[in-house]
Amino acid sequence: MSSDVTVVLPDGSERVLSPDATGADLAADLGGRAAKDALIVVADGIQLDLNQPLPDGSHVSLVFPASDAGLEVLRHSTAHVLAQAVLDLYPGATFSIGPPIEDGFYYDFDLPNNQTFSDEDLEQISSKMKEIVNRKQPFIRSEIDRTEADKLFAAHPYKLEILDGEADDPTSGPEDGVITTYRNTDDFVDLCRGPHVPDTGYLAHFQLMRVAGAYWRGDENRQMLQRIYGTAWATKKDLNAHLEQLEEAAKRDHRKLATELDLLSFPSELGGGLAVWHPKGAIVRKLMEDYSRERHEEGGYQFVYTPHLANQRLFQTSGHLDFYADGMYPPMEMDNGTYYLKPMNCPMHCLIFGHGQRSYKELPLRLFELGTVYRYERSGTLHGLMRIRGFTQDDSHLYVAAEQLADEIASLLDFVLSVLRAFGFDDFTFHLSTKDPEKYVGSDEIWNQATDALRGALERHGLDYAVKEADAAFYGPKIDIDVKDAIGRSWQLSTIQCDFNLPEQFDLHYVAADGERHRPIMLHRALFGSIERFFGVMVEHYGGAFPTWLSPVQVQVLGVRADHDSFADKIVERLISNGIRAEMVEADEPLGTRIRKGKLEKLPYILVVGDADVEHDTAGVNPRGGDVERDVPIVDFVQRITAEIAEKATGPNVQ
RNA sequence: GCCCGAGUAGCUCAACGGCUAGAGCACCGCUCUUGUAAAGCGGGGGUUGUGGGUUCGAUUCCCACCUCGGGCUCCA
Repeated sequence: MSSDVTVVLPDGSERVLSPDATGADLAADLGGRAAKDALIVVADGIQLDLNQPLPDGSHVSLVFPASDAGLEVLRHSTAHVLAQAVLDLYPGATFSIGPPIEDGFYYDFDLPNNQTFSDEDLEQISSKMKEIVNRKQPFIRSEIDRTEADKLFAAHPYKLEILDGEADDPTSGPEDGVITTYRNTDDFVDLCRGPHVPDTGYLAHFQLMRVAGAYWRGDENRQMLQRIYGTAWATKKDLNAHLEQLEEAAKRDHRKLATELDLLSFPSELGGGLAVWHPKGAIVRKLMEDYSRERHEEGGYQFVYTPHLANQRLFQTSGHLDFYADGMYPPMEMDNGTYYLKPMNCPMHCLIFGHGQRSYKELPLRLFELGTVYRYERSGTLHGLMRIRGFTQDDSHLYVAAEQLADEIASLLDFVLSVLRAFGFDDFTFHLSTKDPEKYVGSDEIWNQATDALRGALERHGLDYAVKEADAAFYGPKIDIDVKDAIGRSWQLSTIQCDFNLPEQFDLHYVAADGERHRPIMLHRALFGSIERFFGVMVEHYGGAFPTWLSPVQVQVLGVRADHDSFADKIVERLISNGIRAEMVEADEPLGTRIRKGKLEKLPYILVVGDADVEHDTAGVNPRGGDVERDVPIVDFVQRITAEIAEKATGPNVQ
C-alpha cells in the first residue's frame, strides 16, 4: 500500500495529499482559481502534466496561463490542435515539428502531391481547430518503446528522423532515451515531450496568422515544408491586445509611411534593395547626418573620405574576399586589375592608419566616415530600409594601444548612448558576445583583456547586459546595443567590436614611448549602424510624426480667408528668417480641409491667422497632439519653437 | 536563393474570358472666402509590371522574367 504524499508549496507550507496524488489533485485541494485554471505543475523544477503523480517531498508550484511558462504550454498545446486539424483535413499529410514561439506557435507540414495551404485553407483549418477545442479532448501522455514508436509513426518519416536523433527537436525528441507521446483521440497522436494542458478546452484564444515555407531542419538543401503560424493567449482580451499591437505596428510600417509622407521610394527601375531619397526624406537624413558630424567633431574624431571601389587586392588583404565573397557584388574587370564595390569601410581606414609612421602620441586615433557600402543581399531577404543593398554606415574605426582599450570603450559607450538619446531612444539592451573557441584569431590573453574591457565598460556604467557565449566574430569580442521603440519592439542598432585581425592583416603599427613598434588594437563602431535602417527605425518609432527639430516641414501657416494670405506669407518669411522650415497654404479650400491635410502630414504646428491676428500680430496655434491656442503673439511662438528646436526636444510621442 | 501570395492612374482599390478598364483621394482649371480634421462643378491622367503563349477575343487562363509582401536560409 502506498502512503500519503507530502508536497511543499511555494510559500513553504506543506500539504499532505492522498497516495498517488497528481497536480490536478493538488489543484482541487487548493480550490478556487487553482482548481479551475492551472495548466501544469512544476515539481522540483520538472514540468509535469496535471494528471501525473507528484513525487513525495517535492517542492511544487502550479503554472497558470498568465505566466510565461503557462503561455508556452498553452501555445505548444495549440500547435498540437493545429496538427490534428491538418492531418484530419488533408489525408496523406505528414507533420514534423510544432514548437511554441514568441507570441504563438507554428507547425510544419508536408502535404501530398506538393499541395500548399492557401488563406482560405487557414479558415477551414481554424474552424476544425475550434471543433477540437469544443470537444475538450484530453492530452494523454504515454511512454513507449522504439518498436511501438516505429509502428505508430510509420507513415510519418519526419517523426522517425526525430526518433533517430538525426533531427534535434527539443520539444518532441526522446529525452534520456525515453520516448513520450501525447494522444488526443484514437486517430491523433503526436511525438512530444510535453507537458500539455489537461484538455483542448483550455485553448480557446488563438488565431492562425499566415502560411510560409520553411526548410526541414532549417537546412536550405532539404525539403521545403509548409509552415502555419498562429498566435495564442490566455484570454480573449490578451489575444485582441496582441492583434491590436500588430495593427499598430502595421500603421507605423516605414515602407507605408515613407510613401504616404513622400520621404523616399524604391523605384523598380533601380533594382531591388536600392532607395532614392525624396526632398522630405532627404532633409531628415541631412539633419541626422549634420548632428552626427557635429557630435563626432566634438568627440575628437577625424573625418575621412574613401572611394566606393577598390582593387581586389585590398579585400584579399582584409580577408573579406575569403569570408564574404558571396555577399559582395560581382567583380569588375578593369585594364589594370579586378575591382569590387566595397562592402565595408574598414580596409580603407586601415590604409589611412597605415600611411606613414604613427606615434603613440596620436592614439587613440579616431577615424570617422559616412561611408556608402554595397552588399549583395539575396533577393528574398530584402526588406524596405531594414535590409537593403546599398547603404551608408556611420562608420568609425578607433586605433588604440592595448592599455587605452578600457577607457576608450567606456567613453565610446557614453558617446553612443548620448547620441541615441538625442534621437529619442532611451530604453537599451546590451549584449556582450564572447569568444567562439572553435573560431578565433589572436591570443587568449588579448581576448581576455578585450572582453574584460567591454564588460568593465558596461559595469562601470551600471548597465545590465546579457552574455552571448561564443557569439563573437572570429576577430574579436563585441557589445551590441538594442533599443526599444515607442511600441516596445527591439531593434539592434549600434555595435562596438574589438578587432585583433585587421591590424595584423594590414601590418599596422605605431612607435611607442619605448621606441619599439607595437600593434594597435582596432575598434569598429557603428552607431546608427546604417543610416537607412536607423531612419526606418525612427519612422516607426515616431509613427512618422518626427520631433519638431527633425520634421521636414515644421510649421504651416493658413489664412482664414484669401485676404489673410499676405499676412500668412509675412509670418512664413519671419519664421524662415529664424531658421524654421515653414510654408504658407493658400486659402483656396475651406480651413477645415487645409487643417486636415496638415494633420495627415503630421506637421508639428499649424498656425491659423484671421482678422484679429492681422490686427494684433498674433496667430492661432494648432500643435500636433495638443489643444488649439488662440491669439498667441508671433514673437512668442517664434521664441517657443526656436527653443524647442534648439534643445532637440523629442517630446511626447504624439501622433 | 527557396516556398507561398500579389502587381490595374501618383496613392488606396473595383472590373463572370466579352461594349470605350472604373471609383475615391491626389493633380490641374473655374466657382465658393471659409476661425481649427473632408465645399461644389469640370478636366487631364492607363501599352492593366515586362515578354511570350492559349483564344474569335486576355486585366482575367498558361509560361518565363522583373518588382513587392509573408516566411525559410543568410546577414562582415
